[in-house]
Amino acid sequence: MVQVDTQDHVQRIFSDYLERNGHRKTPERFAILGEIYAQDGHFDIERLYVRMKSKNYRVSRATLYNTMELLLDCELVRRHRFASDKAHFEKAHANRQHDHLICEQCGRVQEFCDPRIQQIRKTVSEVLHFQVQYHALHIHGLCSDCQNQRPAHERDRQTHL
Amino acid sequence: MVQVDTQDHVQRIFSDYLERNGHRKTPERFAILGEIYAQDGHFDIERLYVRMKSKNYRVSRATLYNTMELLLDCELVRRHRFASDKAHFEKAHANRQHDHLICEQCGRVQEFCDPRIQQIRKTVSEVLHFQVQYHALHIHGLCSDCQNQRPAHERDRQTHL
DNA sequence: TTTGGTGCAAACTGTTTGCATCTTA
DNA sequence: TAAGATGCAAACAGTTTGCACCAAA
Repeated sequence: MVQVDTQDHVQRIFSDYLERNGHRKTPERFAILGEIYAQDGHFDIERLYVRMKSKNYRVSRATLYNTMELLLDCELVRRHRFASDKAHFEKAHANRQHDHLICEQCGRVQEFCDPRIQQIRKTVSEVLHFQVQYHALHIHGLCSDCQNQRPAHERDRQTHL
Repeated sequence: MVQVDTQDHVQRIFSDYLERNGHRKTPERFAILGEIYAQDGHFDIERLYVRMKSKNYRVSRATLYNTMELLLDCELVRRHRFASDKAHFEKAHANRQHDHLICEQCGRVQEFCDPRIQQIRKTVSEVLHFQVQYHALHIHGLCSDCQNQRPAHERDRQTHL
């Protein structure tokens, strides 16, 4: 099963990372990673907290925030700040670099890739002598559903949020 | 004087906008706009609040937040969310669309333009049927100063922040 | 057994809201 | 003079921190 393989794989990556950096391997940390990789799409801390609570995990928000820092550091998750005040996260492993279309009407987030962004990064680093680490391209507008004016209640709202 | 011309011009745009939309022309609103256009670079609400207080304007944070909504709506300012939790703003009038390089070390924000971003917007709208309103491309990394490891205290910190 | 990690609650920060007062139209 | 806008302070939401307890190494 692909699902199990991915879980095994990321758990091992995380385990190695913790060991290499002298962090302890706590059950909470692995449970959080497991929960993140068991779901699809974007999430925020509160969502993750509620989901884990409802599954009777004993976790605190503080630990979630702490663990996200570790997962960001070993690149198993990515953090985004779209427009709202809160941070959004997504799985990073086996999930190629991509950018985001954000619908201003329904809040849906859609992923896309365009190779030209790579060329822009290259130019910036060569011409402006800026050492690129990562980028975020957010294109805001109306998704096809919202252009058609379909009333909000007929649609799945915020599939990725 | 260019400075005065710009001020006159944006004040007129704002005045027309307020009138057109049935909003009142209060001295606070024009003072805020004036203060924004009298300074360069990016700013956040707190910075603007402190600056206006120090000039003995009697403004509240609430009015600043309210007025920013109006200025965003008539496109005299743009709002950005880089990585930190707070919003940053910049003048939008007579300031061509551009993107941002954000230094992870010193927090400095540098502007740049690349025509290929326009092509990406076009492709997204044609191929994915997404009606683009605006975009934000943030490239994070190290600015040339920080690559050279110059200690932070030798540099101007956060010139644009 | 030591020290880093945890849960909880309190603190903090940026933003929004409620309300009495003021002021533009 | 009535609807909107204001300043202030309290409320709010997301995140961080302090601390006593717990458990990996």
